[in-house]
Amino acid sequence: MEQDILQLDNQLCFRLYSISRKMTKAYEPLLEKYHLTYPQYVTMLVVFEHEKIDFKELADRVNLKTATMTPIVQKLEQIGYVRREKNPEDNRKVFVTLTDEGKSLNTRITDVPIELAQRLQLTVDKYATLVDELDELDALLNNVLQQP
Amino acid sequence: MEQDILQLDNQLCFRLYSISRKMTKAYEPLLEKYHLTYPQYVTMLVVFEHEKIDFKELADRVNLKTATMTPIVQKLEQIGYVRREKNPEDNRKVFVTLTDEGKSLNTRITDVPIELAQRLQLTVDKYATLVDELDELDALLNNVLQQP
DNA sequence: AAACGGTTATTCGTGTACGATTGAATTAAC
DNA sequence: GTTAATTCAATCGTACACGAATAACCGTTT
Repeated sequence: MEQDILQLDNQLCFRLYSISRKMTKAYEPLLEKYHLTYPQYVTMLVVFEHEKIDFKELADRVNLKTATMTPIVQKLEQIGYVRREKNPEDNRKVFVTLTDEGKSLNTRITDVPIELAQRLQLTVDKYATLVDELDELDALLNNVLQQP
Repeated sequence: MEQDILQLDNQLCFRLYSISRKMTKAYEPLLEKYHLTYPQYVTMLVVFEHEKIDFKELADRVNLKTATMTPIVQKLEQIGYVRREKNPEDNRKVFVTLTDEGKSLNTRITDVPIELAQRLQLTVDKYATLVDELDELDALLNNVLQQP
């Protein structure tokens, strides 16, 4: 009886852990032609929304530590989608901006979420429900993570 | 209009990506006293269910490639929770079994999911709903991943 | 029995992911 | 106006995560 709570099949966390990786894997073939990984793709989505964004703010938005974001942005710069420039008003800070190549990507890459939605065959209704439920879970998790 | 589908806030995948990591982080302080990481914890949950399990079957059950599972099981062996032994009937295969220390862990570690549920404050109803919906999404994802 | 095709666990290379530390730069305190 | 505390991005060490390659092994076919 008591052991049931240790059954893998009963674990919400494992579903999230597993599904998250499957989702990343589902994006992989679609992102291939843009030479992007999923974390790099998500980072680009945030850069698209800003045109010029603080490196720190970018990391916060993607919920990654700067230690993780540093190599991601460096790779995106190497590919040619973004530029890193020092903030003249505060030499500790770094701006991230789109290159022309990055702006071009912005218009072209819309096919990725469209194609994935097509493949996933999730109804608009279920999609919305899941988003809402996950947002509630996210709020609860933020409470848990607040206190040590 | 068309750009809305690139908005991070509209992405189901990003919620899963982000929440999955937060969930792992929420487990961290609870697993600390057992010297386990979250992937190691999940692996132990499967070993608990079997007493003796094929290495390959273990990796499949946790949805990890053997290349990922190898160092995880090696670490668990080093800690002292499991033993790796060759299958005498097939020298390519490896069995994973619980040590006495591992069996002791099985009875003690039930406090982890209990304490997390306590902290999360998710109602039984919402928990069940989320599990069902995630299982549906999982099935759809399996279809997507089947075809290249 | 030698060769072949398939399976298995490991190794390797690349890319996250993060805590801790570092070094540079800004701000606050006195 | 120097010291102290804080902030920032990068670096380091550890731990996943996986594709590809590898080496050992198995069953089968010739």
